[in-house]
Amino acid sequence: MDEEFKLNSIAAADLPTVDALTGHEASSKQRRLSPAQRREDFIRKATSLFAEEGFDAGTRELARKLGVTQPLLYRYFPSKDDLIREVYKRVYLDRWQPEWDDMLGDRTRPIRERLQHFYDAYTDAIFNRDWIRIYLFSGLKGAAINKWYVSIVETRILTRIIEEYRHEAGLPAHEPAPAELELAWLLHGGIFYYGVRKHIYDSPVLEQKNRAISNALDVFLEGISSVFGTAVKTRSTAIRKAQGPDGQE
Amino acid sequence: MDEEFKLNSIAAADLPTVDALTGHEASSKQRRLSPAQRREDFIRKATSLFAEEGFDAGTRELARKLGVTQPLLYRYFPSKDDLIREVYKRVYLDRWQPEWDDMLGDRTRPIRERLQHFYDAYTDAIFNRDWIRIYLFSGLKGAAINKWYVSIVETRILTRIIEEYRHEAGLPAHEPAPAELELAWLLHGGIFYYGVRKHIYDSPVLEQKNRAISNALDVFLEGISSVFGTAVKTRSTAIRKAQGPDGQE
DNA sequence: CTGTTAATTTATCGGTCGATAAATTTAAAT
DNA sequence: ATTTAAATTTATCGACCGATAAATTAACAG
Repeated sequence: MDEEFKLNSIAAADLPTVDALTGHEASSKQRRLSPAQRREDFIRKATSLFAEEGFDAGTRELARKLGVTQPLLYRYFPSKDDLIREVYKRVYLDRWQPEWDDMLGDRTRPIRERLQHFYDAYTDAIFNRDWIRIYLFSGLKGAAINKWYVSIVETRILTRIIEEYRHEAGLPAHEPAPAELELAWLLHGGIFYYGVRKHIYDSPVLEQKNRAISNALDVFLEGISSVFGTAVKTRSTAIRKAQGPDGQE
Repeated sequence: MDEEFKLNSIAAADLPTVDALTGHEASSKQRRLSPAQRREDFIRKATSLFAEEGFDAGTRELARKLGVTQPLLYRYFPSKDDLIREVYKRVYLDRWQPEWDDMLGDRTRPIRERLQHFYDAYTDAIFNRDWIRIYLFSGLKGAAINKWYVSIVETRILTRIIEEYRHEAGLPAHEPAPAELELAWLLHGGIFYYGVRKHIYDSPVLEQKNRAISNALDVFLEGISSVFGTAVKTRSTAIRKAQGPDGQE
């Protein structure tokens, strides 16, 4: 637990491109790659391999997928654990968009709109097989970076949501109470579970992700407003009644 | 995928007790056990071992935890996969309480009360380290029984919740629409995620589980009632306002 | 006490794992 | 064309894996 993590330490756009740095061209018959490119390939393929089979997947299978031999891995990473750590960083750190922080706190827009915008973007970033499966595998392994990320979600997203809700509802500002945070976790976990069902259970989910989020936000905001005793404007009731919660009637 | 599963095929109470069947006593110095008892020990210890380390945990470590040698396992199970299948059955099948089905459908009680009662009991049964972790490990592995269980949750719990809600709200009865099911998944997943945070992420959660569920149900029922356009009686607003959502003010 | 059954252990096999060292081959520099 | 540096492969090690066969030993019946 003596490790330090930092969101977006390396932006995805800063990663070496396919034919970067040493002037290599993207020829498919190329036998030798630049160190940066080979390293990148290892990390990328390792991410998808570990996402499918877990971190116990073999280094020989990884090499086979790259069309190289297994010992080559050890010219780029001192050990398999070091490779895993690189995969962690790629998954956990490089997908967070700095603008999300501002997005949730932008009080010039109603909170309903901010939440929809944020969760649309956030789930676009994390609802894919690699991300969700690596996330759960690393959680089950007890990886430090997983616990760190959970705390980031709580402080950067959930605390924010409660604070912004209280502000828009005209409630006095204060550090969110544990039960309030727990309600934010209910929303967040409920939305997250959509991704779990889709990518872990391979179960059919409501096709229109945006609608699922929209309905979730309606229920959440209407629900807490009556629990907290103060209403917050959501979508107009007239529109909602007209199209119904599933947009099918 | 040609397997058939059946809930509660063997009730937990029917499992052989420590000193059952062959008249063995629970002496701690006992070297040889009855086959039924030894088999039971293997399954039990395998459940907790696999829950901690995943199904790649070694058979030698399992034997060591039981104080026996590794080849003994193969007198009781033809292969490690057969042992894993037994663990699956124990976790997935034997914890479902038949009365839960009736509980949700008992129209002599208000739905708020039924839901609270059900989720209190259901989470008592599944919110423990072994269950949740085996559940996720098997899901990540793509086990057939996991997909089967997800479909059971949808038909026996979520469909029921929507149907019962619509009935109590005076809405016309019909097969729940996909978006309605998705809202039930939001509630269910949100509650489930409480267990994930506690047992997978080892993250602190609101201590009083019942309060977390109660608040979740308040938000859900109030929320969908305004989304669906019809109110359903939850806890009295006076009480809610008096104690607040966290019971701390 | 003796004999028999079966629960358990000892010994071991072939395969795979992560990792290291040395030989080889490619690509660029001269 | 020759040299040189390094990307890659070949060969291999010791540890661990699931599984099998044979030897051992504990428990019970007579």
